[in-house]
Amino acid sequence: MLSQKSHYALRALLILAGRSDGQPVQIAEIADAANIPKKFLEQILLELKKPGIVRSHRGRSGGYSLGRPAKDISFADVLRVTDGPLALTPCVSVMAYRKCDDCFDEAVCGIRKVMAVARDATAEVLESRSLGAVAAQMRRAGAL
Amino acid sequence: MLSQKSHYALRALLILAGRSDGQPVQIAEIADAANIPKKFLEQILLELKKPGIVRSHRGRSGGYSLGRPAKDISFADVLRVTDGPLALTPCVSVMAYRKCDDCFDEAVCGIRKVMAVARDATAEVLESRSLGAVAAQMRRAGAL
DNA sequence: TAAATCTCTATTGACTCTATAGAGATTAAT
DNA sequence: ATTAATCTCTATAGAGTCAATAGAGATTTA
Repeated sequence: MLSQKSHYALRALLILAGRSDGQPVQIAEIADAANIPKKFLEQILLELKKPGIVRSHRGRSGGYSLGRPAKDISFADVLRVTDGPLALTPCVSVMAYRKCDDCFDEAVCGIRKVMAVARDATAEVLESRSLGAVAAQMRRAGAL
Repeated sequence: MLSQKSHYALRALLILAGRSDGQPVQIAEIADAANIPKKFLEQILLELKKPGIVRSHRGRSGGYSLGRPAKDISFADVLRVTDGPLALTPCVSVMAYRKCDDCFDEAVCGIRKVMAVARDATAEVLESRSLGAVAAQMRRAGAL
């Protein structure tokens, strides 16, 4: 299951993606629009800033905007920041590979083979959906 | 990521699936073979017993065996017990549907639409891989 | 200079995860 | 019957994570 943090992150980013002008939006406004605790959202946006998913503008009339075009930010990009690897075991993670704690032999592990296929299936979906596409679709539906 | 509990559960069940005779295997033996803390494994097997994934035989010379043919127990069956729903949000869970805590309108939620596709992709993989098939493949590979 | 905003770190309470413990119930062998 | 081996059940504990809050600091604009 997604953490609350991931859920908040996606909601906040979809709001930014929905602003076609690309002008900075203040934390307070995002928090209000997406119904997210303001101080919690601050931390989340700060995390999303490190890998460049958002960009910040400090000082009076500052705020946050997307770090690159909304169509180039995938759900996978976001969830990797807020919830870690997409894979179900570290041994099949592409972006954050690690051996499982007590693995006897990765080459013959049947669990691993299944998890590898599951990871690819999940990643294929989450990599191919962008904030831009989803925001546009939501706008057409009257949400956003 | 899978919990340690899920990981242990799959390892233990693959050992049971690998015993072609279907005779009960004692907790201590499974724990030893799969390198799982014995008392922890007790709890896990007890949980797997409730939905009928394993069957227990009490008393002297007791033990555990699979509750139905290994080919009829999917990875999804197991993981739902030990880690809960496969879905990334409760609102797209097929087996354990629940509305997201602060959802404004499920019908137009763009996040939900993506998560629904992701769930189906993951489920398709995990439902289609059985303990029987994976145990057989591991046996051929020399593991198990 | 002042006000509005983002930045950074710390803290808290609740909860979950992993593991261990031990007394109880059941069964098979003797 | 008795004993020993096994599963059953509930409790507990320590570590860690999650969600949220707090407040002082840095930066920018008006």
